Amino acid sequence: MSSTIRITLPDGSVREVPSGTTSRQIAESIGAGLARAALAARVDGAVRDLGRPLEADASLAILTERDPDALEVLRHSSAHILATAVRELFPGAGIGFGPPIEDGFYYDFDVPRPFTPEDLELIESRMTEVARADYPFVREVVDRSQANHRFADDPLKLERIAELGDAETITVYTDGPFTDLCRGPHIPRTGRLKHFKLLHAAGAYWRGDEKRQMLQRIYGTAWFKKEDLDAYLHRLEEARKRDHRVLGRQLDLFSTSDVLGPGLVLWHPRGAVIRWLLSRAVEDDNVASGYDLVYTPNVTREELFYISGHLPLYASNQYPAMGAGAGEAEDVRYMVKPMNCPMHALIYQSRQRSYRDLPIRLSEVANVYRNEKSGTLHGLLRVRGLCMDDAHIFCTMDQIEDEIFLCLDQVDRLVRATFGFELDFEVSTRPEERLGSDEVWDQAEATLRRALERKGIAFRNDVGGGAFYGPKIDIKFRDAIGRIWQGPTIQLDFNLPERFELEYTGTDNRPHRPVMIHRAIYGTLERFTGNLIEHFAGAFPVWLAPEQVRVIPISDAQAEAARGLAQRLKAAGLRVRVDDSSETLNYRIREGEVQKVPYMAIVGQREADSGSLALRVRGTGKKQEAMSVDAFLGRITEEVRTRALAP
RNA sequence: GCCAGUGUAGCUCAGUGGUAGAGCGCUCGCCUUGUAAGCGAGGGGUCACGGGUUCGAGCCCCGUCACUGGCUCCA
Repeated sequence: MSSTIRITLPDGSVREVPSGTTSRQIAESIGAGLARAALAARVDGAVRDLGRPLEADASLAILTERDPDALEVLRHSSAHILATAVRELFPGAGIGFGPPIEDGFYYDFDVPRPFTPEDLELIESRMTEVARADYPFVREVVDRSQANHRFADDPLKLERIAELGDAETITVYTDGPFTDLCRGPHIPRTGRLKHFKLLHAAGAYWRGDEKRQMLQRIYGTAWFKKEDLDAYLHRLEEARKRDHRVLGRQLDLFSTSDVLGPGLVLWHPRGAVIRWLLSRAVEDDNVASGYDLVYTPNVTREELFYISGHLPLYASNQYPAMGAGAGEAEDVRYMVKPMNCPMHALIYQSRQRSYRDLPIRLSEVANVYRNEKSGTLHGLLRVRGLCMDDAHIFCTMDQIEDEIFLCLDQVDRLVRATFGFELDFEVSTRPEERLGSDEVWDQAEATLRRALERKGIAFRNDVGGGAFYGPKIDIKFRDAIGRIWQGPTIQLDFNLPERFELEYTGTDNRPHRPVMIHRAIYGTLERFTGNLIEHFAGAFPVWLAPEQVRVIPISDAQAEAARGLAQRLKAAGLRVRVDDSSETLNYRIREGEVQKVPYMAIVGQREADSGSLALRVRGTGKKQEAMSVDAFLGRITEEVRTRALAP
């Protein structure tokens, strides 16, 4: 019974202890300080409660605040403490799930009415009391009937219990008055939770299924140190300041209008410049990369979307069909396009193709319209009228790898190198329901991976995450404050060539079916611009800045010289404005800073006399340099040419 | 689409049933400026829209629309 087991500690030392010794006891034997700091244990790589007995040889690490896994445990326990408080304040509340999430935790409750902000304050202070009470988290193993009995009044928990396999150990955790079905692990006592805040409440479907009942979710955040909590709240504040919807108005980039309709964007001159430069950048790169440019109509007969298979499946995402013009048959109806691929397929189909023609790369920066659910719309990031930098590559199976490689090159140039985004790659593989043989999928997935490996790119697998018509590479990018956005997508498609019966003549003089690759580098110009606004906090690099230089004469006496300078800069292709308004110099400089203009060229009498300018660089405070116009032109045109990130 | 919240001047927001307010912006005047807000005056609102309750509604009730935060979906 009391056999001896060997526990290996992180420093490599081995302790021989009786079987059944807990991690906590080992922590205590190492030192009182460690025992006090201990929050959980990592046993053979798995995070466990400190109180769990060790029953076999194992490697053991005692987790303290310094370990990221411990933070996750703290947040999970915070969710329980939240539920403890809610159950006390709202005794009948049903309980759903309460997991840790990035930066915090949430818990879903089934309550008769939604939580109000006042409720959250009340719940938060009750949580503080629960934490102060310093209840231990007690783990119990129960059998199925005990579990059913204990959660007899919690239908949501019963549903979860029923799903647990017979082989699974069912455990419950109790902290003070509250017991929850939970796999754990948890912190030793509620008192370890000190720095947390409830953030907001929102509706959430049970099991994330929109057909099921809606629960009320409370989100919170928890940290070990007050500084960390404060830093996190500060980060939220920073993110709010970068909100592209706010900056879009302040910088006069774009607007929306109730009269115009939701999800539709008005690009103002200053925003349109950015969009135009982006679309030019990708078109230039497309042409240089061997793509052909094409243009296709905004409306088509709806039949096209039946051929492509989008109808009737995606009808809810498309705007309804409209009748034809006068004099045409009434049953011929037209639709605004939600995507370009069917039309690019028609271009492919418009003549006979030989293997010698492949790959055919068709690209188009085009507006499409999608009738997105109203609740999903969000600034520029989720709209109904959007402009894709779309392209479709038609090629043979053998050519896929090189084509993917080419796409990855473009992503690297246009997204990573140009904007300094960190990229994260994910290969989505075959789903349950799919088109095409396993051999084709094997080959396609392997090809995607090979292209990534050839480029030396690390990637993750999203097993089963591919579309029914082919695997894809999803590329996410991380912005200046660490947020992650969905970026470029490279999608293989075996379906559309089938539906459009696309063919090429092979070396064997027989017809073959090409593969189609859908790819977008920026995705949509709306979303990408929104991302850029937030990434740069509105302070765009010179090449993208709507206004690159603001010329400010110190007084009216230099207005003429200022206009002359502006003319010279404009002649060099720069976007320049003169601010000769009757405001004070300080006021006008402040305006320039607030508008995030990268350069201000101040012209006083000294500069006017010598034909120079005093340069103020955005964000650098009082530091300024006097320089000749030529020197400035050299500097700024070089920055534009190289798409420099600074200033 | 679902749940909740919000909707007052161009913007940010006060306004708890009794004559619609502030700051900034805007217009005009004064000031003529050396690196992040000079001074003064003025204009500006069917209080999202529609209905109801009330002697009386920005405020209370119902509906619609839009936005916000989530859920679901997604570029």
